[in-house]
Amino acid sequence: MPRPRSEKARQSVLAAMRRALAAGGYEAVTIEGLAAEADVAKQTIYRWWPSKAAILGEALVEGELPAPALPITDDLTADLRAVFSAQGEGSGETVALARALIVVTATDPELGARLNERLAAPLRAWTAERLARAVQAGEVRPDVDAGIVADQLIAIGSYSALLGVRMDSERAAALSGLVLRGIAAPDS
Amino acid sequence: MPRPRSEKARQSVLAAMRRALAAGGYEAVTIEGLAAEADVAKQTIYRWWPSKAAILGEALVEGELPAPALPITDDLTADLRAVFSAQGEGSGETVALARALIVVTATDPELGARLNERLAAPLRAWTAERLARAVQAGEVRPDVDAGIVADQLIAIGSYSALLGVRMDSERAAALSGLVLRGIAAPDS
Amino acid sequence: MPRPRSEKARQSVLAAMRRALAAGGYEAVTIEGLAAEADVAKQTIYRWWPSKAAILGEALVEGELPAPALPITDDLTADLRAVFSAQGEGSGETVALARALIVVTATDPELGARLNERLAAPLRAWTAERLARAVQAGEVRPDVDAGIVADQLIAIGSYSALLGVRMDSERAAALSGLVLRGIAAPDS
Amino acid sequence: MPRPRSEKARQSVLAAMRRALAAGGYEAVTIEGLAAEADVAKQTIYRWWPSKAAILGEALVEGELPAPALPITDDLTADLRAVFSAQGEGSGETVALARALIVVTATDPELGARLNERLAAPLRAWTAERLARAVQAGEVRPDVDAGIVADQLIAIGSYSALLGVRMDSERAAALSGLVLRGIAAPDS
DNA sequence: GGATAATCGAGACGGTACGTCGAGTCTTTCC
DNA sequence: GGAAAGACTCGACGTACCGTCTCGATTATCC
Repeated sequence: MPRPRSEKARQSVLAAMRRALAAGGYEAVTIEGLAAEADVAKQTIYRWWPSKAAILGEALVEGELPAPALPITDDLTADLRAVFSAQGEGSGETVALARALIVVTATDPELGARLNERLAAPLRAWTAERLARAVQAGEVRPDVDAGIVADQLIAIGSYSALLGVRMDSERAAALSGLVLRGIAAPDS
Repeated sequence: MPRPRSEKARQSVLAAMRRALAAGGYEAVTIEGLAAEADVAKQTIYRWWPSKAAILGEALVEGELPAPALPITDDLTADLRAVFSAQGEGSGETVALARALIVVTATDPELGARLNERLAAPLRAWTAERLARAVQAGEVRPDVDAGIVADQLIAIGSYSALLGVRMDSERAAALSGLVLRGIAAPDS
Repeated sequence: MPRPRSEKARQSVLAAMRRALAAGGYEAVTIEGLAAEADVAKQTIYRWWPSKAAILGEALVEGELPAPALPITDDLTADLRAVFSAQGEGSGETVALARALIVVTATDPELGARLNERLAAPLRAWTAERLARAVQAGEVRPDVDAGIVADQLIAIGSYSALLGVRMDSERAAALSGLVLRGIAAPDS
Repeated sequence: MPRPRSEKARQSVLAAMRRALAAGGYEAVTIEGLAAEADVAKQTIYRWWPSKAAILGEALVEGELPAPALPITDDLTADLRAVFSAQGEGSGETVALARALIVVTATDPELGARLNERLAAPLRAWTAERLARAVQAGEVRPDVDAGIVADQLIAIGSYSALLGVRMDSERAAALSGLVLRGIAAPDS
């Protein structure tokens, strides 16, 4: 019976959040600025989101995070390098989103954990799948915990992104080497 | 010729920052609250620090961060596990400082990078020294880049702390295994 | 379309201004104190008034300045004395308002002039009317400029008030004599 | 034995006060600004003057207030007009001093009264002397109170200055007429 | 095809903190 | 002991956002 929620307003707010993040970082985002930028009343924001972090969460999940290439070929080494390299890319907007995610995690661990899990899922799935294949090929020792390895990949990527360390091919190669030897089957 | 800066006021502000961080997190710290808590005039803070982050930086560097044990024994495996385990400890105040550091790094990468470097220095030094010894003992391949390894250790520790993942002995063992195999000499 | 201005807040601020003036004088009035006293947010004051002086102006104009008696009887001498005497009265609050007006006038001549004109209007009207009547009765020379006479009355009253000179009946009589003789018709 | 007060500093402060008044009005004068402008330490000001008003007082009294012409000729009418006209003149600095005096009087009546008396003294003396002469010449009624007349002159002058009313010859003539008729001997 | 009920824009409201300015005091060194 | 320098505490300034609260002015259904 009543008027339904405006999808247009919702999208407008999320877009404004992404733009604002890229422009000045999470801390510089204000609800007031968002409302103005999205051409939406403040109340409309407060009606639908409990906090700035919640808007960020929705923007992150909904955002067309450009799904970095997670290739599965026959070449384990090349695949690993590709993953590391992918983490070094990303537009300014993507980097801003990543940093915002970190701030939110440090501020609200609960929400942060949920978002991290949600966003890391593809990489986790890739790791599990790729490792299973490599085990079958005898390239990787069978007792390796894919979860731990995925954590390692994510941790290194996040840390590099946070500090703004550029992921050049040399660094990607070095890291791949470490990881590969860490998981390699003893007799390969 | 003029009255010199009050060391007492300076220490008082840094202490107030540490207490405030432990109490409510970096975002909840306000200059006004700091001034009240430190029993110091706001102007005195603005006179000597350009930003909240700068105060945090000084507090971090000056703070007696309780220097986690970084042992160098004959047992490389044990040493590595000890380092991982140490990162899982830390009082609430230490965790608060770590989280604040992350927020600052995401907000002001330049300052963040400087602080990270400063704080990570002991671990970096330990890594270099321990690896050199291990190389000499033939336990570790000689072409391993100690810097990369240190980054790996720090990244895993930071990421775990950020997400509040507790570093139990099982996890410490798994991680140590990965790292050790990554750096082990081929013929050892 | 938006929420309309709160008349209650407005009145509350003006009342607080009047109380504050009586309590400590114009210079001692602070916006912050006003806000606290009126139980109103500072921003609400800044939203509607450009300066402390503007609030004073509104308080003066709106205030029920108790409209001193300005009698018109058949006795010109008595009427004049009544006007002088009236200026010597006034509660502490009225005196405070008058002093504040003077400070504002010295500080912001433009606003001061407008306020003075506004507040002096009744006395000016009275002077014009009373003089016209007296001219018709042949008591006052027809070429007297009522504006100048009104200025004279106001000037003497203001100066006395400023210096805190009490307007006793003796002084009122002496002043009335001077003024009366100044305007009297030659043949009366 | 002790170092004597620096006359140079004293003069420097008074000069700075006069300049500051002319530049921005009494309210805009700050001790800090005075100190900087006079190239003097703040403490030096606080050591010798109890308040901003006190500095103003010293500046006013010491200042070479250019002593408006107060002529005594045989022509009473002309003399009066000259006095009124003189009040309309004055450099910007003089006007600023006059306004500052008014603000101080409204703020600190005690000090204000003393300063007013001090500064009005010449005009008061002139009035007494000129009136005495006129009484002897039979131009002025002998029962006129010179004090009241002087008050009238001062009041009109102050009020005009405060409101920024220009004292043109027409206005001077009208006022002179009023005053003259107010004091004129009945049979002249 | 109206009634109606929640949504929307707009923005005023009471608050908290911001970063700055000036007041008046204190401390240091130089003269 | 006076004076320059400037750090100190304190309190007010005017601004920015916070989250809440009215206000019409739209829209969808549902009768």
